[in-house]
Amino acid sequence: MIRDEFASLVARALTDAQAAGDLPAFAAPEVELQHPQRPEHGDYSANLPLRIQSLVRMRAVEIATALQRHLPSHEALAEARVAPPGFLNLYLAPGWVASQAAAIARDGERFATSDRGAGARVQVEYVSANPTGPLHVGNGRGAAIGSTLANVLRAWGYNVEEEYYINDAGTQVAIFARTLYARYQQTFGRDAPIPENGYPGEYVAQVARRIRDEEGDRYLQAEGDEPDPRLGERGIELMLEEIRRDLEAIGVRYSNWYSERTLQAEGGPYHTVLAQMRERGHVVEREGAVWFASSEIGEEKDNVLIRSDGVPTYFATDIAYHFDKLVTRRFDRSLDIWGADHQGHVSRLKAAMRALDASPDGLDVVLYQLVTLKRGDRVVPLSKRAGELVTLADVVEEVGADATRFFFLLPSAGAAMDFDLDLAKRRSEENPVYYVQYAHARIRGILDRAGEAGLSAAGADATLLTHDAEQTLVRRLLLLPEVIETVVGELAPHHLPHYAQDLAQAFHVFYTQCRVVDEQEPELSRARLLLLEATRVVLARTLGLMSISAPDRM
RNA sequence: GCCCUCGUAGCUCAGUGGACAGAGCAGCGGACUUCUAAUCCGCGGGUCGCAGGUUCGAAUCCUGCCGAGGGCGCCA
Repeated sequence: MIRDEFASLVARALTDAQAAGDLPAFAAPEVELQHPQRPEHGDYSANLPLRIQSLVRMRAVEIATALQRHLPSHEALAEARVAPPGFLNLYLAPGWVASQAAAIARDGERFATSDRGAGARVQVEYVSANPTGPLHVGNGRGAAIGSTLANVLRAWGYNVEEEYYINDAGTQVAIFARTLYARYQQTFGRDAPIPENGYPGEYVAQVARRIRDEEGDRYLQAEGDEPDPRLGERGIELMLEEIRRDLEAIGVRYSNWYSERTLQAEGGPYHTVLAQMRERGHVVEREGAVWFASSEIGEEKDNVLIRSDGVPTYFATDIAYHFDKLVTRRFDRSLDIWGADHQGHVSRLKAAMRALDASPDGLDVVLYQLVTLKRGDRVVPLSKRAGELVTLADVVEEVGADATRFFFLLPSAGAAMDFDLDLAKRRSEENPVYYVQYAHARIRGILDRAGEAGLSAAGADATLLTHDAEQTLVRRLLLLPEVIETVVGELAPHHLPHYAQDLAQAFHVFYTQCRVVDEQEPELSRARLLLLEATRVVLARTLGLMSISAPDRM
């Protein structure tokens, strides 16, 4: 991308200036270019002179001038100017900018793809909510972040798999099964109370009714007997069916659903890992429980692996799960998207990977802060255990899948977010996502109109794109690769919806100022149609990376 | 008590070592005989939580304090 090419120009200017004796020899830091806020400061700006002025013992302006003198020429570079207190500002050549409209239109769907990932195998695991209830709003945020990162990594040449880890073992599942059995008995008129700590939500009763309707009383035991374990399993299946459907409704599809139970199978990862940890001396027994002696390898505390009742903890199975990813299944990277309530889990899981020599550097965790759902001023409780709850499906139904995803992606993962349903609903027509989608629909409309007028971009002369609005738009298009690189590097998908809005704005301004279909000016029309095609491609790609639709009309 | 994250315009949020701090929404005022007005143009709005420090330069880094959320050996 052009930023990298310009950066290497500056780096070469530096070494050339040193060779010529205009600058003293020293080990220079890597050249980083930024976009100045003000257009008069150019398209790219090098602050290298300011950063090295104390090393070189020259004034930054003098360093910048030396760099300017040795800067190699480049077809995309119009000029370089020295600006106080010591910036070297680079200006794109308008002719080159215009030519990029043709290049982008030609690249089409391949624009802003890269092979930098070099086929490295990355597994992105996200949502992975307990199958003991419907997905809530917080899960939706994880889904939007995880699936978008997966899309972006794929575009950057990584070999990506998306996985949902099913917590179908352990305490919560057992409680769910007991609750379900109580509800199931109630459908047959028995006075079966919901167990203490059980799930009070109405949805469990709905599952119970469905099972009764479809399978009758086959799971009914004699009064007072233990529930049939198959009932709980059936309930989990039905919950997973619902979860899968809710996720598909916002464009999320997994390559793999991984069951926690299979981890614990005879000879499975759980037993392998526990044996290895014992062998390596990382396990101690105390107070009837089995512990990971993590305090001996730099953690604050030891952590329980097997509870005194013999049941493995979530932590223990999660170690096995990640060992399975990184060692057995040989993923180069395991990228986990977790809610901030799992924050304390990160460092001890990495410690466990270290203890097992299981490439802890391959484990990345993106933590997203929790979502507060609001209706106006009223905070809506999200707890799965509260009786009343607003599910992800409810939100999607109210706001729509595209707007839901866009809203979830907008704030950075590290910032807690308020999701005001009333606001999202009331302003649905002024939603930023519609602003972006409308740009795409408008382009389609113009392309249709051009077709009717017998005009196309074939044989267009891109150099006619000299209008300010045209130049600004192409410059905006050229940013997508930089945005993607940032998203990949920082694992921060929120840059995409912000870019999408900037891009849409540049288009809407162009639309207002520049007439495209004009039979009096067929040459200019052709050039502008080319620009439209390039813009359409980039808009569609940006939306596609967020799994948001790019409509042809609105 | 300790640890993590956050605190930027009335609201929701970008910006995390550069040049005069930005967007959307909300408010006010304009623009449709012209490819979709779900649009565009203009105006007002900020002690960047507070106080120190580092730096040529701090919303950004460091320290302390205040506030919000989350976490802290047998929930997941």
